[in-house]
Amino acid sequence: MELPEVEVMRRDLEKDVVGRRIKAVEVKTTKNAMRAIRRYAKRKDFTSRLVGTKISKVERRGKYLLMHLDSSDALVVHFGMSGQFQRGTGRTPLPPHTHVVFTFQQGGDLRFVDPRTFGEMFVATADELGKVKELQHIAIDPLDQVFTWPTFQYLLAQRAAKMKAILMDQKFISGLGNIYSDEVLFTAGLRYDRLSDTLSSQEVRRLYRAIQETIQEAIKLRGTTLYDEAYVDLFGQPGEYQNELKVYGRSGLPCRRCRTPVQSVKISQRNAYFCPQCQS
DNA sequence: GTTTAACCCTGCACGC
DNA sequence: TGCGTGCAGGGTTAAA
Repeated sequence: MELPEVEVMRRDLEKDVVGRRIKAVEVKTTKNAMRAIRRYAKRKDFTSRLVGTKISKVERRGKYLLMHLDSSDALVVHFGMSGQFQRGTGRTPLPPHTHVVFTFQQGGDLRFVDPRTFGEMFVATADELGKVKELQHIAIDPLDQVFTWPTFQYLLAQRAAKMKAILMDQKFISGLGNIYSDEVLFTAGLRYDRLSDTLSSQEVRRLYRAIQETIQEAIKLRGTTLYDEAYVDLFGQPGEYQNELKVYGRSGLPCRRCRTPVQSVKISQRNAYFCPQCQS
């Protein structure tokens, strides 16, 4: 799950669970459920800080979600590759790989489901949030007002890394992952292996605009759902941005702009998709 | 400083 | 049909 999907989830939670009070928290006893709350040796240390609190606000930092509670604690969530929140009722059966269930006093529940168990959640006091190591390194957010193109140009010039890697680096810019970094680079007309300190002002502006447009459009279309059982929203509905993808996952298929077959290369253990004609 | 490989998991598509 | 292999939206760490 990348920035657009986390942001769609944040907005859904803001509408649907803010104001609800947590009546009970159940952490399953499986090994994988314990992985989800891995920093708690005792499940009770996790649940006791949540039971009885009301969710007051939902914030996003990069790919992290912060659910603020009226106890002045916050539940910090990272979805990893396959984590998701699902709304349910006592009647709806729990999906496979449900690790944690939050039951609300007003009825209904919230499930944390994560087959590949790379997701994680923990509780921190609101004051501590700036010191938590997972959140400390999170770089500038593309939706933040302080993300301007001159700032971006300055940051790019400080580094000499391949564009694909630097866009995915959460310490450099937060929220982009494997899908959106490829889409952004295609839209900007830049190859994955261009070095960050070789971009002209014009290229930086193109890249800046591509990031903004891609992220905004993906949020508007409620994220990218690549295949069945991939990302779905809080209510189980798929997104639609997969229909807009220009290069990601399109290896061998004609470029939507120039018909040249899209290529893919392995770079740092991930696939990068690009059009050899449109990107340079 | 930057890049690579290995690792953490499960599920699925694919080739034999 | 069954089985092994590789790959998947993330991130950390150590080592080159």
